[in-house]
Amino acid sequence: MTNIDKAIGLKIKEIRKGWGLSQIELAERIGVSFQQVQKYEKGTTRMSVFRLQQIAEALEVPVSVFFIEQKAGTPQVADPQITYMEGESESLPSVNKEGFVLLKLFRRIKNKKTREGLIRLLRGIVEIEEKK
Amino acid sequence: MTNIDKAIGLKIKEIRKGWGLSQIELAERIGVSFQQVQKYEKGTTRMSVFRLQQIAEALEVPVSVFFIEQKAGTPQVADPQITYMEGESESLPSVNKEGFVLLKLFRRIKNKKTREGLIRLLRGIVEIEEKK
DNA sequence: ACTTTTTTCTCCTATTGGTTGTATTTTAAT
DNA sequence: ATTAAAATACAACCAATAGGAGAAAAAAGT
Repeated sequence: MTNIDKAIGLKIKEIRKGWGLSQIELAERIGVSFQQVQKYEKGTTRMSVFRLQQIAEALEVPVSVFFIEQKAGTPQVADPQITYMEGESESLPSVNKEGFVLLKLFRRIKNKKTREGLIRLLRGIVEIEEKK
Repeated sequence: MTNIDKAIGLKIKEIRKGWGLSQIELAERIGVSFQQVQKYEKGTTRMSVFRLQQIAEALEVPVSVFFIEQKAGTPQVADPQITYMEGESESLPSVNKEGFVLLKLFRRIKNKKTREGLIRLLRGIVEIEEKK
């Protein structure tokens, strides 16, 4: 359902078959019914991180294999996976996003005096803006 | 309560604070109550993979950072918040603290043009400094 | 063909993820 | 020293769903 659960489910199935394990065998290893394993593989159920780790151990693979990162150059916002995620967000004030950018930049500045100066600058701006 | 949930919860907290975000702000980004965020960070609730991915996006880090095994004996001397930042950055704790101050000030600036201008300024500074 | 195993699909309910509320404590700003 | 914002804690509540039990197709042996 959640897209990521489907993707992970497919991966689980793939690895399980790679080991020549049946759903029943995997189910026994992680202590759930084989029907439940099906739901994991189909992605119809929201898997907990705990279970994912269990499965990773049962299949003897690092958990990270289930989270194959996208290519570095891919623009995040345009990513289809992110785009149609249900509900909420994306309506949050842009100040937050801007803040991220600012913070990243600021942390790259090596010169201490420069950083201190910038903070003083910001203080001044805030003071002016709020003073009237 | 599952150990892994606790470990992940701690990392969420670390990274969130690294961005200078409050629990409320993170909660809004992922569409849950701040009390629920608390549960995540404390590991009292079993987090779904879906949520973890949401949080990873909100904190702009790859999901895999939550599964990085760290040796028990290794003291976290280096600032944990910055360790997750992509790219090369100075890992001085002072920069972190300064960053928070800057971020807080930045968020108080109402004028959008001013904020944009500041970001451009920062970009310029970084460019000059790194150009060498 | 014919068991036997494996996988799929449909109901059902026990669990818990998630909310709301309140109250206390810490931290930070003025 | 005061005030405000953020974090921690706990309790009660409900809707969503994780997970199980059963029947039944598909696959795979034999």
